[in-house]
Order: sequence, then C-alpha cells, then structure tokens
Amino acid sequence: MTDLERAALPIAGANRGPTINRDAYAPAYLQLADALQAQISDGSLRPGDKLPSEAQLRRHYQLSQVTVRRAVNTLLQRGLVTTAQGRGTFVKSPDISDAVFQLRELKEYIVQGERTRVNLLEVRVLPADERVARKLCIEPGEWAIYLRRLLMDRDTPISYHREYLVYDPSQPIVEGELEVTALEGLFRGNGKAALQSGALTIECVTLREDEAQLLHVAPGSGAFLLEHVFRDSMDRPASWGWFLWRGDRIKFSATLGARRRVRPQAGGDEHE
Amino acid sequence: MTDLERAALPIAGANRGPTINRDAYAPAYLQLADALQAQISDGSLRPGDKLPSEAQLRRHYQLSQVTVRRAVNTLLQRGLVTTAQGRGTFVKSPDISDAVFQLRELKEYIVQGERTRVNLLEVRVLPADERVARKLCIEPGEWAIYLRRLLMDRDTPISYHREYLVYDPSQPIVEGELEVTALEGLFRGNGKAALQSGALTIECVTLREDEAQLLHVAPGSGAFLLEHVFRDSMDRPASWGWFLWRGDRIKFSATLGARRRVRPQAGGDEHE
DNA sequence: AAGTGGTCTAGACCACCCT
DNA sequence: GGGTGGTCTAGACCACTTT
Repeated sequence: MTDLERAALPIAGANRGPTINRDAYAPAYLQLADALQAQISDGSLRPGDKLPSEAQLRRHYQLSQVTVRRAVNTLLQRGLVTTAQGRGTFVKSPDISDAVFQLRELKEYIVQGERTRVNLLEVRVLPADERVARKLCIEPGEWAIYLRRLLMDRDTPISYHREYLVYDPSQPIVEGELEVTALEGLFRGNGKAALQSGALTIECVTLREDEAQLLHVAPGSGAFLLEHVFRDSMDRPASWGWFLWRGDRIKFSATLGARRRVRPQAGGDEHE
Repeated sequence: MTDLERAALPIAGANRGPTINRDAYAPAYLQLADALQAQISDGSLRPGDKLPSEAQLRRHYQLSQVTVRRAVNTLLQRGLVTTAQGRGTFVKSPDISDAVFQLRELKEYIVQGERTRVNLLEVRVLPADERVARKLCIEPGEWAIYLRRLLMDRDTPISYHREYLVYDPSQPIVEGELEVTALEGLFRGNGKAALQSGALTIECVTLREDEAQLLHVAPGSGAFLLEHVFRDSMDRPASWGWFLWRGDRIKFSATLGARRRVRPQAGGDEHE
C-alpha cells in the first residue's frame, strides 16, 4: 500500500486521519492534494461542497499554512476546486468548457521518428502577394519562401503542409534540410529558428479535390485545418502556414473532473 | 517605519528591470513574473538562456526565497521556462505540442443565451443494445433514454447532438426540461446531475446526408465530432453522446510562448 | 565544495465575506 | 468581529548538478 493510497483512505469515526507521511518520496503538499482529490473522487466531497478551511487542514494534518495553500493551489490548477476569498474553497462541478485538448499527438508525427517521413513537394522563392505580405508583415513584392510538404506515416500521407517563410538572405536555402529542419523548428523550436511565440487556430474543413488526392482520401473528406503564425525574437512574423490533417488519423482527447482511482501522478513511492 | 515600508526601499543603481512596488495592487510574485516575462518577450532573455538564479533574484529584488519561487512557478505554468534541479531555470523554446485548445467557444453556444435555442427532435426510452450497454455500463436490454437535439443560433443550426442517458425511474422525464436542462447539465454541471467526471474526444468527420440536412449544409461537409462520456458521483457512466458541430461555425485558437507587449494582467497599478 | 532548484516551518499582515 | 483565502518573510534542510 502506498502512502498515497493510505492518505486517501476514509478513516472510520473521524472523517480524516493524520495521513501525511514525511518519509515518503512525494512531498507533503502533493500528498494532501491527492488525499483531498481522492475524497472528491469517491464522493465524500461532492460538487458544491465546501472544503475544510485552510486553518482546519493545517491543524488536522499538522502542516504549515503555506504547505496547505500549495495543496489547495494544486487542486485549483487541476480544475477541481474554486476558491473565494473570505468564503472558502469549494468543489467545482466539472464543466465542459474546462476541457483542454493538447497537441501532443501531433508532435509524435512530427518529431522525426522511424515511421515518419517528410516529403518535400515544392520550394520556391517568390514575391509576396498582398495576402502573404500582410500576414508576414512585409511589403508586397518582397521575397518569401513558399514550401509545400507532405508528412508521411510510412507510406500513408498524414498531413499536407503549406508555409510561407520570410526570406532571409543571410541564411541560404538548403533543400535537403528543408524537408526536415524547418518543420522541426516549428515543433521543437530549438536553436536556429529561435521562434519566440506563435498563434494557432484549428478548424474543420472539407478537402478540395487536389488536397484529397495528396492525402489519399476521397474528395470531400473532413480534415483538421491547423493554421499557424510563428514570430521571431523581434516579434515579427517569420512563418505563416497551415496543415491539413487527415481527419481519420487524428483524434484529440481530454478529461474533466476527478475520476475514481487517481493515478499515482507524482509516482514512484511504492518502494518501502 | 514598518517592516513593509522598510522592505519597499527602492534599489539604488539597479542595472536591470523594474523594481517591485509594494504598494501596487499586483502582488510581488506577479510583478516579478511579469518583469521576467517582459525580458523574455523583448529578447533580453532568449530561448535556451539561463535565468538569474533564485538566490540572485532574491537579493536583487529584495524578496524572500518563497516569493521568488512563486514567480518562477508562475512562468513554469505559463510554459515559458523549464527548471532543472541543480542546474538552473531556462527559457523554453515555444513548442507546438504545448498548444492547448479550450472549449470556451462552445460554451457560449450552450449556456442559454438570447440567440441560442435548443430544438428537441426526439426523446425515446428504449432498451439498450449491445453497444449502448457497453458504453453506459449497464446490461443489454436495460432502459436508456435516447435524445436527439439541435442547437440553434437564432435560425441557424449549429450542432446536432445525440445522447444516451441511463434511465433513472426516480426522476421522471419532463420533455420540456430536456430541451434545456440536460444540456446545461453537461456544460454547467450544477446541481441535479452532479456529474463527477467526463472524458471527451474530438475529431474531424465528413457529414452523412441526414446529418448535413439537419445542419443545413452540403452533404459531405466537414464537422467536428465531439464525443463525450460523463460519469456520476459513483463513477458510473450516466451519459454517452456526441455533438456534430458545423465546421464553418466553430474555430478554436491557442497561443504559444510570450508575445511582445505583455498585458498588465493583474492590472490597475498605474494609480498613484 | 559550491551553486541551484524543491520543500517546509512559524509567524505575520492584509482583503474580503458574513453575521 | 471572527472566519477565510491571499501574500510575504526569514531561516532552514534536502537533492541534484557541476566543478
């Protein structure tokens, strides 16, 4: 039995026991946070209920004020409670608008794995038209690099990427590198490109004939359209482009609220 | 002279950054966090750079260790830095996999506004088939409620929702309420339903003929498919269903890294 | 051994809410 | 006025990394 599980046990008689194990690997504030979360999960504390005040928790668990606060803050960040100054801390009802979808799944396709290949379809240096110039904050007619790439999972096309880059004469283009580097720059942001910030939008579109053909799906299929603008350290747009992800290969997931069996989370306190 | 006033003495000849204003509304840790973020945004601190150590910050800004840590933690949560015990704190390169999409936009459609209407298409109590039973963790043949609803923005259909609910004989069905209540339950989670947790997936699909017709779009249009399972306080599935959101009406956005002009955020310390 | 992040305590003051 | 969350300090110990 781990410390965490012990801490989560409802104590008969008294509603809670002194449960913090100072020898455990998990810090005290996490043990308390997880103990409280366990009470939320198992229904001892239900949505709308008021948590014990911080002073009560402090006394009960023999912790300092600050440590109790950290525990409460942890639950706050997990979206499980809300706090109201002068009133108390309350269990939050799961709210669909708290759902958060991350793009980790995408990264797995990008960070050059064994399966993934990048297929460079086109590289061109061209003068920016009105639209591109506006997005990249350059003058119409200035040079820009236009890329078209296909991301492949083995032999299956996954995503079709088009991108405009501000042309930097000091960094000559190496076609071979473009297949990989610039892409990794977006997803790893390391070194060279030194991207400073970015903005993304994601929406759902129907593929045009040519797009569908590239992605080996039926024309009219649904796809995620992920548009991105990345900015350099001077806060100037450096890249504007968009991915079309095959809808049948990408799926994002999220969870809300507190499920029953809380995973160890801080992990690795099974020893002893 | 109180401790506070003494501590508020300005730093003479500070080479770097604004000092902490103890009279400001914004707490010290936030001021420090924002000051550091400003340095990241304006390029004084670039991706990969090491931040001043906490000891240095502590001395420089005349703050306690704990307060400095809170500031660093704030940046950590904002995804702007990474910390490495024994080595230091480093400015993080923006990483697309940090991008996070929230469903706030959806909520605006749901929380009964003036524009939004719910159009109940069908309510039925039916015995659960194999598939429904498995999702709701009931026995095949047990009763379930099947709902079909259309979410309207004025006269425009936005989303088509189908849902199976576990049938609870103790709570008779009131058709009028179903148009609204059960839906709000999902999005506000307040009171009655007392939903405990949920899981969501979002993907991109192509609408079938009947679906497209309901949503007033061309057959084959792209749409977001948002599937949900909600669980009650006993951790039993209470609801399984899915929304089809018109792709042309929904768009999610996210940002990465630190943009230039950081908003005041805690705001209102310009007075005095 | 020195530097650095991570945790914790005991005590304090403040702003806010409720009665 | 008493309870509650929010902030802050000074000092301490630990674990990890680097020299």
